[in-house]
Amino acid sequence: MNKPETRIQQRNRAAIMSAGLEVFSQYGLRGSTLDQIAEAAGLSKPNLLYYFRSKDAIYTALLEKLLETWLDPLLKLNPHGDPIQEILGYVHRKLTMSKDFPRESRLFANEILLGAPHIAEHLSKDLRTLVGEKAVVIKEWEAAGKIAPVDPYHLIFSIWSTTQHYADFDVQVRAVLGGIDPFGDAMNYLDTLFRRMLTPPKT
Amino acid sequence: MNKPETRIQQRNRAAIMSAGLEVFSQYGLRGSTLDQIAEAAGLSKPNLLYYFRSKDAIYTALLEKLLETWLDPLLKLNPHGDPIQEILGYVHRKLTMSKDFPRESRLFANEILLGAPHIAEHLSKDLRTLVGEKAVVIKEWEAAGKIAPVDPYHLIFSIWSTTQHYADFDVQVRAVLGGIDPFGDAMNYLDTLFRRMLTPPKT
DNA sequence: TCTTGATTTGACCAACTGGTCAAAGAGAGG
DNA sequence: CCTCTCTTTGACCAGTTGGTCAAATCAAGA
Repeated sequence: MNKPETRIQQRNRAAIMSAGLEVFSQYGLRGSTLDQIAEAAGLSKPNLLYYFRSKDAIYTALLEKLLETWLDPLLKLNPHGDPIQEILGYVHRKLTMSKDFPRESRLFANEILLGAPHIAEHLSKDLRTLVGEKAVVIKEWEAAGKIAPVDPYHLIFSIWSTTQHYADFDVQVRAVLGGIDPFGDAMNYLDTLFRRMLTPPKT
Repeated sequence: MNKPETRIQQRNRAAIMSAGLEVFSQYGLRGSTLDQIAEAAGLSKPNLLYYFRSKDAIYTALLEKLLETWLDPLLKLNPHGDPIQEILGYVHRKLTMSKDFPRESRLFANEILLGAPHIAEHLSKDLRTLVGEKAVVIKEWEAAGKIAPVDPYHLIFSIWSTTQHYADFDVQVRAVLGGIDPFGDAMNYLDTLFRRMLTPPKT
């Protein structure tokens, strides 16, 4: 049943996804037009709709592909590693993603901001499960005295928010800082922030 | 030149601003229609445009009014108060705003996310100046040994991001937590986070 | 009550936009 | 060279939407 994709299909689908990311992340779903995406992809509008059923289909495909990438860093949190190094490593990976994939971050943020109508299910299933599992791990680390007492859910929220801030609010950050690139200092700051938060007090 | 506003003008302008906030914060600028706003305001579409030149004018008016409210908590950071209490108080005020004014927070976030085309000037002027001043204050606190060493700019960014997260990413937070109201625990968590970050090490 | 200016609206319009479709073009295997 | 399938597109359409306008309505002072 599943016919294999031809090379030309692969190329054009990829071009559309890429163009969609570029355009949607700049103008949002409603703010973007098929013409814009078509132009960015180097295709005609009807040609777009030959590969994707609708504008919404492009957007949804983009979001779903994005979700995997987005959950991956948290998935890599290793229960058997050194607790503080693991969490700081997670912070590091997330901040690096904000630096390297700001469009993805903004697309995601926009979707959540507007009530996440396209991925509500994903959030309350996959994401919730994953975070729940990692919360248990963190609580175990705490019980073992490896990290200071902490609410694992809000710890994760604060990692998400602080790291994604540098992608999502990039304009504001740069307006405040002037021309300086924020990421170097941000990495140092966040490392310190979470290190101080998690280092267990000396008994 | 400036004719005083009649009572009816005040009432209708206020109704439009309120309706605009409700609608824009839910659907974004491009995603909202004049008809939606008119309906929410209980006015006809041409009547809206009697009070505001255009859809964009409503949006801009909303943003500008919002900016004051938004900067206010930071403005209240008192250089002569107790450093840690002042900063924790700021965190507290910001989180309370996320709880009480989530629509305002989301409207603002959406604008920044899409490149802040309407308020770029505000950001690089007023906001930049204000943050710059407060950064000096924080650095002085640090020099006086009242707080642990910290990059004041990124400290402020992290306060913004962690607190606003609970308004802007509300759907996600609630999806992860299930039904529980996040704000109580969030307050405790953030208080701990920034307290541990800022408490100077014992010499 | 009358007058004047403020307020309200039904009808309308032009631009935009998502999506359709029939027909033309390309490519690969025979 | 032919044919069959995949790919591409120009022309088109209907619904939506921001915005206009002339006419109607209302409110308050004289």
